[in-house]
Amino acid sequence: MIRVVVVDDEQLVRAGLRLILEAAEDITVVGEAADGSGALEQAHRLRPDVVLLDVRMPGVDGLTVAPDVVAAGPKVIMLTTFDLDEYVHRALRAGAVGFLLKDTPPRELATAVRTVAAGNAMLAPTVTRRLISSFADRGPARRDAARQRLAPLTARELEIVREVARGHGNAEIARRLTMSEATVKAHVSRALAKLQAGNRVQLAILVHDADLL
Amino acid sequence: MIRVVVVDDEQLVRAGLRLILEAAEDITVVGEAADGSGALEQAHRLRPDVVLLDVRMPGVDGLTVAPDVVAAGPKVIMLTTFDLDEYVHRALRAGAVGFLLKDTPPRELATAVRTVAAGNAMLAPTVTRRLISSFADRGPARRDAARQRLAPLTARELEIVREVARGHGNAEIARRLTMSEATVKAHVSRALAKLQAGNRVQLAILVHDADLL
DNA sequence: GTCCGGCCCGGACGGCGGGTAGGGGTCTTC
DNA sequence: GAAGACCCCTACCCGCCGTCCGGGCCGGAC
Repeated sequence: MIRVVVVDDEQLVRAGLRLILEAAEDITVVGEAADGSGALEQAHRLRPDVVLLDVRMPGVDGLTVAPDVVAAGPKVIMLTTFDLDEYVHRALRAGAVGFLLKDTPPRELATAVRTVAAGNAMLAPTVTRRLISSFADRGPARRDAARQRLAPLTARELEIVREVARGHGNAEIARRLTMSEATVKAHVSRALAKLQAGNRVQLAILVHDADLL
Repeated sequence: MIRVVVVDDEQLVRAGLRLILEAAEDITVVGEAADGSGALEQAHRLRPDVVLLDVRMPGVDGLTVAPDVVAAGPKVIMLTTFDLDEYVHRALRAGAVGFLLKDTPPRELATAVRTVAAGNAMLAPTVTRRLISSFADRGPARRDAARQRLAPLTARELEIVREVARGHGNAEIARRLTMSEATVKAHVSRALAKLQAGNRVQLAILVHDADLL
């Protein structure tokens, strides 16, 4: 049996959600709250498996308490009317594993509760769409390209270039790797030639794009 | 009526998918293919709304043709047995808007087809979960922090620091912005002081983290 | 063995990068 | 309207960066 707490400032909405969820035989609503602080208290006291958390509420809103609720143990599904980018970002960073709009069909709501209870995630289709595009944009496209450009470097060279990308000077790198500063310069110079870069800054950019730190 | 093409190397799977989808009154399967090249041909000839594309197939596999199929117009849903990270990455980068596992319940499959046909996206719960965590990890956490650190800079200083982050030297920056090299140095120096950075490399890293180009 | 090639190391020189000081412009503040 | 603060620009000095050159080391080819 999946134990759920429902949080929304409107009693009518809470009642509706309760009806929908209780209709599923494997789900039971063990508590309700009307604002963020109530949600946190219930999460600690009742130890539910899932918390349905409304975004906009008077007092402490849902996005604000979301990190604390997550820390208390239960999986969190955010519930809102509008899928604003900022809402989604904050919710996901807070550790929410669900983000649904209030026009979600009842059946899907129960499915979402089961999904997150099982350790997986469920998002509204529009949210998923934008998450994908943001992933495809800043995704591993540049990363792989950068790694491929860094391929011709020797192990030692790469090691030094990584130090460069940390913003360290040649003298400092020499100390860290216990070698002469002249040697560091030579390695950097070789790397610059191999990568057809003019600056050590460009080396740093490459390493950064390649996600090496 | 949503027009769908089903692509899988096993005829039995194709038949099963067709049965499932045709059971929905608003969906019709207009074509089938057994490999990637067939999928591409059908996509061009039949102009379907959605293509269900298996990942592993003899000959041209699904991930390889996915970009071309997407370019041909239809929405692409990838279908696979295992949700390997590499599969998901390549599929999303290729422009797929769906990624489902073959153990998806029939009802969800029809839902997914409708969802992507409407311009949204649908992923298997396990895929969604990892997409979220990768988003939360490398998400706007550092980005916002970096922007906050860059806040004290004046407009001109930021402009110059961005040039620095592109790997340009002071002389080149001076040419681009039509000012003296000495001026560029002064601005860089101010920026270094304000941001408590020692190197121009560290400036570049900050700008890069802040996603400013 | 000997030659060859790649990698790691080091030294000496020219040029770029960064620090300091100061002048001119505009907008607030009293 | 004068003082002050802020931003933008410029000029000079020094240290760091990058290049060129060369030497020691290890592996494979013949």
